[in-house]
Amino acid sequence: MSLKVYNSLSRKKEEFKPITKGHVGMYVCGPTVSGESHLGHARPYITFDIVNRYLLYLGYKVRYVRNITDAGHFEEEGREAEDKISKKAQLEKIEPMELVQKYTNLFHWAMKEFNILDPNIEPTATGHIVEQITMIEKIIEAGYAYVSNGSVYFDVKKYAATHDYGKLSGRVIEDLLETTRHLDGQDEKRDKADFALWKAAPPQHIMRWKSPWGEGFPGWHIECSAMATKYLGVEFDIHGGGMDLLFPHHESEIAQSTICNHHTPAKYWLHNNMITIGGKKMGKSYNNVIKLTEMFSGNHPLLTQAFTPMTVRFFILQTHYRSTQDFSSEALVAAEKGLKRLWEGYEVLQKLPGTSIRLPVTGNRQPAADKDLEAQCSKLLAELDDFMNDDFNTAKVLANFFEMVPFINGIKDGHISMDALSSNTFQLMKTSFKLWLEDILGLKNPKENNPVLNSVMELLIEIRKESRENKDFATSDKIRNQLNKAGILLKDKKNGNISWEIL
RNA sequence: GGUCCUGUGGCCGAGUGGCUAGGCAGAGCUCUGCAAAAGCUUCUACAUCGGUUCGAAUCCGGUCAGGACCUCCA
Repeated sequence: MSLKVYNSLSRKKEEFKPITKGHVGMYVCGPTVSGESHLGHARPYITFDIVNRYLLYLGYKVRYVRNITDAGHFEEEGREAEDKISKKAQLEKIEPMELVQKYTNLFHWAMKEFNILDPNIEPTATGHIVEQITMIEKIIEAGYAYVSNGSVYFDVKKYAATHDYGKLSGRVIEDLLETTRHLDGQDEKRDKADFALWKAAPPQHIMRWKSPWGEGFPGWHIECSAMATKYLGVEFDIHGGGMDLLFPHHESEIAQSTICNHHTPAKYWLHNNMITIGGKKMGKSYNNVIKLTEMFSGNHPLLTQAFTPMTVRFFILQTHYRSTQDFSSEALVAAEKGLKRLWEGYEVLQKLPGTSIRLPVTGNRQPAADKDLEAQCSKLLAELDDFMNDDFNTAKVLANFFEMVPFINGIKDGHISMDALSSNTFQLMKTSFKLWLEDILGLKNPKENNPVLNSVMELLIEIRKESRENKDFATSDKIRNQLNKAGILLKDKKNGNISWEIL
């Protein structure tokens, strides 16, 4: 089974065929660094990290471009034609680029915490003003944009006459032309559906660039088109982003690029669904966001505790990327426990010695039940590729791994014979856990490893072991209780071993 | 108002015509100096009404409920 992806353009799953054999070009709309990233932002970056990792696993050479939006194109914020970044900068009395740097750093920190692979190119909007201006000029030359009071608008009506404006979002052009809303700069436009390619900057606007039409700043959609074209060409494989960007952002990108480059920019449009909270989309406008720093610190009224980046990553992977995913502290707690159980199974597996009897397995050595186990295991392992090939179904992949955990524990506890699995299957299971959990799903050990603490704990555990052997329970209980107060949990295993974890 | 999507057991969530999803919680058991942890086993589903079919959570239609986009948004 080959890779199938759901293409928002056709609204169905399509077989993935790269434009250039062996290579994939992917563009994903990155963050707007005018503020701190929140939980909702984590989803697209984790989703497309999975896409990236899986394509790499399939052997493609991937060029993954994810931009940083650091230029103003946020017109009509609060009915004022003002750029969000410069507005906030004035409030905080710092340079806009200082603010941009601060939030970019925070974003990069979060990406690292989530174990997200770096994109190959991370272009910034401010670094590509020239490309954007060039593109706008081409669109004007082609006759699909017009200048009005120092701003440039895309002529949607003209475009729609010969092209399908709405092919991606399903929007009907007639409806768009009848919009009744009153927006700033509306009178500059020929039609209400027209969107800005370039906006003239009012005098107080800090972020501004010279252009053939006067000083101003680029419109909302042009940056992605310009940067995608520059680094991936006029036609590339995948364009990703959140579903809320379908219209008008991606629809407009298609229109601009089609006029400028005579190509529909991307072959496959992939969109992740939203994270909701109490059934409502998490977003700035709803004032219900939980910032990532708050997630990781637990410092938010809706959080009962702090959650690690890996818990959040795992939580997101448990849901298919095109479904909405409802956030609650309870759901995160469940994810945390699930990940722990899965990871412990993985660690136990890596320590198991493997089948002792190498073969040749004479037919009757294994009882019938073990043949079932062998078959079950092989099936669970073989299905992994199919699940991912089916539009990246990480939830099913995880479910299969969970189903293998009891087998591992069974072998560890001796319920299941070490020889129940063939050497081949056992080894495959070992390598599959690592390959899938770590490399493809990008999960990491949820526990921190601190070598100093490790050696201290080793000592304490040694002392406690001795006291238990001597039936000096006062000492052993003291160690256990004091550690518990300090936030460390000791677990007595039945073989006399003791393990520990930080609560 | 227009376009589109969703409704699964206490919670989260896979699943598109017949086959146990999975996780968390609950219950029982095992282990144990005590405890915790862990492991094993296990109960509770498919919004509602009608239709198609030998058979539907899964397809079709109605109803109800919720949501997204149409404005900055991941």
